[in-house]
Amino acid sequence: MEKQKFKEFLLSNELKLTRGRDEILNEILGTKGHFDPEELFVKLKSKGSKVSRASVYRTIPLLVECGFIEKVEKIDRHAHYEKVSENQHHDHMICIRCGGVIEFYSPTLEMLQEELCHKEKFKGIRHTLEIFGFCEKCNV
Amino acid sequence: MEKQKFKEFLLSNELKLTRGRDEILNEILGTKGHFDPEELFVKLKSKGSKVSRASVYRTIPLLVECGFIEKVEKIDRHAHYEKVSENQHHDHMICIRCGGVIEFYSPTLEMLQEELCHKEKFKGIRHTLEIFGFCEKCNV
DNA sequence: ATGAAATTGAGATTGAATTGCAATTAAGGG
DNA sequence: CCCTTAATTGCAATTCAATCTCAATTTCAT
Repeated sequence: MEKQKFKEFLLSNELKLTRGRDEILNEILGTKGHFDPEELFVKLKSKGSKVSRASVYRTIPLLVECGFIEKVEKIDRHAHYEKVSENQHHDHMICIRCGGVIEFYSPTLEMLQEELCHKEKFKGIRHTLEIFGFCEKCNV
Repeated sequence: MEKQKFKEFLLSNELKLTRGRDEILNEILGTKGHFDPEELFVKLKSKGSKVSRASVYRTIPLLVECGFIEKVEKIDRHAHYEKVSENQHHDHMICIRCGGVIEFYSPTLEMLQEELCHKEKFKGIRHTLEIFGFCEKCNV
């Protein structure tokens, strides 16, 4: 279970599993799609949590490092994150008119990237591919 | 010549080619690699230009829209841009230890992306692929 | 239960980016 | 060239996401 993974991560880094961190993790696990720190903070507040904005901002990097979430394109001024889906990594097509996001996954693409890394003697860890353009509806 | 293209762009948008905009464009055209707005501002200042920071920030979006530069990954807190090379689009591998950037280009990758867009009925305009990991030197 | 160490919340602070506004400048027509 | 007008500028003030400070609190191994 995810919480176990988090616990172990915290333990091995001499960090503590506090009420706040637990609430934040739960909120993220129980949500689909993208979010930003402020959103997350407001949602937690509205559910009665007492976490502070500071703690939200402090916990997010831990969850990133731990592999639960990752940063996605900054569309507006602030950072966006999304939950790393249990099943599979994916990339994004982002409509520059309506802001809609299509998630896609291509094994061929992944393999090709690995080849490219190999060619450059680069040890790839993660990647982000974002294709900007018009979705079907918006492509007049 | 590039300046002509900029002039036409400004004209067709009822904008004026001012000394400041001209200096900014020149500075960018005469530079290789990435830059951020602050850097650009300082460099212009040091060369005797009188442009203000505000003008730098106001001009950058014009140059993006005009296709001279594009935004690249926000490594640190602020935005980074790079000149769109006359010859070819490329993607990046970014070393998470030393911050070094490898530029690469793969026609196969480009083609594959077009296929993927087609499959999703998405009209791709531009894309950004960033692979994070360790470069040869940093991969201990 | 106890104490050392990590963590928290609240508010202050940072710093990139944006904005309001009066003064300045570009550009087309005469 | 001068004039007009609309865009542009610089400056300072402002915004706002994100970070930091620090005393009070909480965690957790013992």
